[in-house]
Amino acid sequence: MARPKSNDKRNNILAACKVVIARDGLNATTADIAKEAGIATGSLFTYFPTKTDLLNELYVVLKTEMTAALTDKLSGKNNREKLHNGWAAWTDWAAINTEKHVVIELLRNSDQLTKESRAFGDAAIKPVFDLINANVVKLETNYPNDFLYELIDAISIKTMDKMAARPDKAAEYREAGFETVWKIITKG
Amino acid sequence: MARPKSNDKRNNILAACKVVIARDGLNATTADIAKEAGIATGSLFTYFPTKTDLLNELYVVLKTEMTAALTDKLSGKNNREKLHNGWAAWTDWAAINTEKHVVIELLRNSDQLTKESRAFGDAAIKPVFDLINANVVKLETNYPNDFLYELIDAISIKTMDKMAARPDKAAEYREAGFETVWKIITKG
Amino acid sequence: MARPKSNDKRNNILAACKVVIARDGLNATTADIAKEAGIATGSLFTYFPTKTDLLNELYVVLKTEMTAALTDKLSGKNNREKLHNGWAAWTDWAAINTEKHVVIELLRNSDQLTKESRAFGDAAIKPVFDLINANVVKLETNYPNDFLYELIDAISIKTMDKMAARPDKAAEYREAGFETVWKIITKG
Amino acid sequence: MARPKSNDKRNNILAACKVVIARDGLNATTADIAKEAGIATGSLFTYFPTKTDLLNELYVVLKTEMTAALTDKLSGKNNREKLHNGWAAWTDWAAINTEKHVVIELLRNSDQLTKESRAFGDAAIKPVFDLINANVVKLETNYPNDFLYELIDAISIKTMDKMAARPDKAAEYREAGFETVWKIITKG
DNA sequence: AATGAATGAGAATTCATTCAT
DNA sequence: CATGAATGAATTCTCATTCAT
Repeated sequence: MARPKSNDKRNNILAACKVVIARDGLNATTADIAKEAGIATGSLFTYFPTKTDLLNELYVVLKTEMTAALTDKLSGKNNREKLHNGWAAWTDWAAINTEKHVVIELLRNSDQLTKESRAFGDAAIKPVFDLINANVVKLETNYPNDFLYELIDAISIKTMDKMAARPDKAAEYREAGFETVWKIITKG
Repeated sequence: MARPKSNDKRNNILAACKVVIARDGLNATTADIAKEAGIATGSLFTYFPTKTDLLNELYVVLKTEMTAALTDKLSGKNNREKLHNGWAAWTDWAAINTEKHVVIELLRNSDQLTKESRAFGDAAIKPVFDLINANVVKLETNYPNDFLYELIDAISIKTMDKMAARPDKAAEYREAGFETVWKIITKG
Repeated sequence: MARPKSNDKRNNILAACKVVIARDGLNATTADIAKEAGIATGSLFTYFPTKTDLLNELYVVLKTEMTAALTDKLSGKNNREKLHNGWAAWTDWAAINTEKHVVIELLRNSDQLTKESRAFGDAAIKPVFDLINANVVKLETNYPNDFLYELIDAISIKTMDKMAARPDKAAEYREAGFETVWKIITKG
Repeated sequence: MARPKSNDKRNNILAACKVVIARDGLNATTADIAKEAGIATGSLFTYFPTKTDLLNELYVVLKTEMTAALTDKLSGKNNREKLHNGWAAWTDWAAINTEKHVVIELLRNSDQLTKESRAFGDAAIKPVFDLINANVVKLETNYPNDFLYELIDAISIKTMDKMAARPDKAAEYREAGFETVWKIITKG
């Protein structure tokens, strides 16, 4: 088998897609993405049959990576510390990977995502909450759970935005965000 | 701020723009918007020199209307009640004016808004918080204020989304959202 | 109403389409057709929503014109002369309007024609045969009628091809073709 | 004539080409043809330097096969029967080998055939007519011979089309076609 | 040879904006 | 001013052919 479809190239395209979208927005051209990836315009379609497929795959990949940043860090000597460590890992990831965070949000707010991708993105966060719920923190709240998850998600995004916008005050925003979440999930 | 005298046709176009964008997303065609407004495609451009101008104006108009829905209702027999009434008025407005709420969010997440429009939108909420801060509720928190505002904004949007998605449980989400906000701004 | 959609321009496009297809075959580009018509590439689509629509319309128009060339001439002092005059008018039209004849055949043999257009083309010839059948010649044959019509059609096309290919012998081929048809439809 | 030694792979490609063109029309992809032949897209080009070459070769091959179906059968106890047997063999071949017949016609009406292929196709039928002319039937007609050949060819195609379209009436159309031809070539 | 990924010149169509009427 | 046809650059995707493996 000559010149097998390389996973590297596939990843190059995804990375290029991320870069170009972060730069040009969702109207980024497949031609520009291909150029950024260092391949011919037609080659992009060897790896992704349509632009929409590429966009959806990118969303899933980024969302997976983002979630992974959190999952490993949910440890600490007590529940608050466990959650704090997870939160810090999560938001720091976004503050460092600004492009990825930005692109995730662009995609989420677009009409390009399929139901499946969107569900995947939502599901990606779910295990984390299950983890919190079951093992780490005893949720002391009466909110509808789905709503609580979405609120925390929204707060995390705002926190990440702020951290990215003001790297000099990143830690401050990170902690303020955490306090907010902690307040919400604990009975007071 | 705003524009000079907005005549009927301008407003027709803005209203049509809102309808079509809610239906077709931000890729809505100027031709379709004009048709919805009952005018010729070319006429649109005598009122708004570019599509971007139209979009920005629409954002400002909707954001203004949205804020107005809140401002008048900040009354009640105590601080909590005052804020609750304001909150209810605000979120109910969005739950009823789904189209407008949706379009505001689409625009906010687009790359079409100028710095000025975006600043205007952010400013629109500011007086409300000043009002809260100065007259209604004594904020008992140590957060950076700008962050607090944005968090509450984010929570309000999620609340509105939920209310619009589940009209049958609108009240429940509205109250849950309020409790969240109240928790955040009060010392606990 | 400013600059009304001109019928002249529509006809220009159809004429240009005919010219370019005769020159380049069915793969003729919409861009080339537009250029030949002296309009912008986009303007073509104001008049014909898709290339296929243009092609179908062209077929119908040409087929109509071709049939008209025959219909008026079915006169003469006896049946044979009547039919002969019709035949001559028909084949002469094709010999003179070579481009049109060629394009009709290209379209007929393409996969671009809708059932409707094809049916229209078939129907166009039908009245002529009805005319022959009812008023001009008493068909003395036992063939299935539809088959007879198609055979005559096929013979006419071959005759036209020959006449166009050898203008110097056009009359000879025209008469040979006629004798063939006459032989077929008369009892011998 | 034809090509040197055609190995199995060449023939596989030709057969696949026929199948795919019958299914997808002349816009059939070289990639699809290769897949149908069970080889890699690139391999196709080691056997046929260009798509056009493949198409031309296919035409020649099919036309040869078609002619062969007729040549052997020109026997019978008199001229009419001899020709009738040939005609039957010929049209039956097409009615059975619908795909081949269809592809021959598609190619003939395309702009892909070289002068040479077209000439070959025309020549393929010539010997048959020479045979008819010299040995089987004494043609009693004054037509230009080339024209007569083409007319009979055209009639045969129509007959084949009809037979393929209505297998239940194949025999009827076959005989009607024959009578037509017989009428044309005999003095009346 | 065989493979199938890589190439890049098109091709049809869209759409914000202009401008003749 | 209103109209809507005209414009043409831009966009996604295709496909015959090449070429690295």
